[in-house]
Amino acid sequence: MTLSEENYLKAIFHLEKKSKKGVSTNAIAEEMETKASSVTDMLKKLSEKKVLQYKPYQGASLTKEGRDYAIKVIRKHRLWECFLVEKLNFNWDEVHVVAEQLEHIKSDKLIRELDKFLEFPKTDPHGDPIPDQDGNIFMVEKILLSSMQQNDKGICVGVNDSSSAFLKYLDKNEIALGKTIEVIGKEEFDDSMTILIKDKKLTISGLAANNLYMKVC
Amino acid sequence: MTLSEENYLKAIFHLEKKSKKGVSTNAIAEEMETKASSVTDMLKKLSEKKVLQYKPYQGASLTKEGRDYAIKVIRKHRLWECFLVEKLNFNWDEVHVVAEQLEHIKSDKLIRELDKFLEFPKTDPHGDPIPDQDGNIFMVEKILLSSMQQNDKGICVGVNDSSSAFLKYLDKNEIALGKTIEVIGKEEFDDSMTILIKDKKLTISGLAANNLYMKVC
DNA sequence: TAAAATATTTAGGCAAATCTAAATATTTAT
DNA sequence: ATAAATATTTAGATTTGCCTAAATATTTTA
Repeated sequence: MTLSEENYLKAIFHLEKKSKKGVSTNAIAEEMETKASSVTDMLKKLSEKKVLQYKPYQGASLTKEGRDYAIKVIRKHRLWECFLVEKLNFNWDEVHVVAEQLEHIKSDKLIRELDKFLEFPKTDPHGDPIPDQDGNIFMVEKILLSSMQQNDKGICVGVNDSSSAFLKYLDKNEIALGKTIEVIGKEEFDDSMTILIKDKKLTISGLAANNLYMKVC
Repeated sequence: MTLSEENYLKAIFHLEKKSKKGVSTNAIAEEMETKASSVTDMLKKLSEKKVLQYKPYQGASLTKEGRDYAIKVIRKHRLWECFLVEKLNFNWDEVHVVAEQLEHIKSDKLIRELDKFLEFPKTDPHGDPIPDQDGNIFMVEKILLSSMQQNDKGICVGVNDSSSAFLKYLDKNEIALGKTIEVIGKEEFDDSMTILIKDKKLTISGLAANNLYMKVC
């Protein structure tokens, strides 16, 4: 698989999770920041390679083979993100662009040994699960902070939005994975929430609360 | 720079060390395992990018800019080789192909932090010097084992041939970097040498002796 | 349900990096 | 010094992945 083909598989994998149906040409084009006509070309190619099914005008869906391949790329991406944060002092908002390159390195031994070196991490720096060697993805039970109620308590376990802007915002407010958060109040008017984190009171916007995943406890 | 352009710069850099003169189209074609006509195309492109000088029929020579770029790629290659051997349990005959991919990852921070993480290694697993941040390459004084005389003693510091076959041969005979070797005898007839390593006597071919670098002591 | 809006595909082209075959330049050897 | 051998370049194709513009299919809406 070429670099470009791998990126298509990854994009389609992510889109399939959201929609369940076949993934539309336009959706892929948007995700890949390319044109619909380019997507059509690629879908034909990938379908010939048996990694996805494609009928004109009916979108695409990965075959088992394609899904397995996509999961391998995602596994590599997330392991490299762990490596960058834990061993090379990267901040969690810096890792994505570099991991986008590293995920395409081809070497089974490399990724097996990297996993071992990192002591088999379960999640990446954003809280997303790392697929294991066999492609199993263990999802953690998690809900959005925005769906929690007054007096609920939880542990921060992931982010929905991995943009640098949001991650830096969390850093600034000392919100990090593993931290305990208690909901003190919710404002009907604008969905903002007041929370207790490290014994400090903090008010965050509805948008922020809608991008932070929590494990209730 | 594209992946292919980076590989051309690296190849030309290595060839320039050997010949001093402008590097010929054919020499590059052989090093890159491609056709001379492809090389001509690329030389024109690289010369427009000012990383080398090229006059038809007169070969190529890197500009300062091109040389600096090549050195950066080589620095990355060798640092990744160290990482693979020291942290991920790779053998020294397995690292090259993977480092060929890793050397093209673009991130200044990545390579700076990797260097720090590895505690600023001076040489890669084959004994080749790792260029520093500023592009300085500190060459170690070294000679070929084949040029040593009876009763000379030295420390094994590098290999000339990095092929998997040769490296496995060295492993099998327990010859490794850092080991002390004493020359017991040389055979005029076929240039084979008898050496003492770890108190064991060993006879190696002239070819092998011609691919092992030693520091006299 | 037919027209309008939207989505998708097709057709034709482009740039990068490669190739083969032919043309041209340089070097070597007699 | 000239013919033969070798090296290099040019010309013309090919593949991959992308593009724009036009054609066609599907969906929405009035």
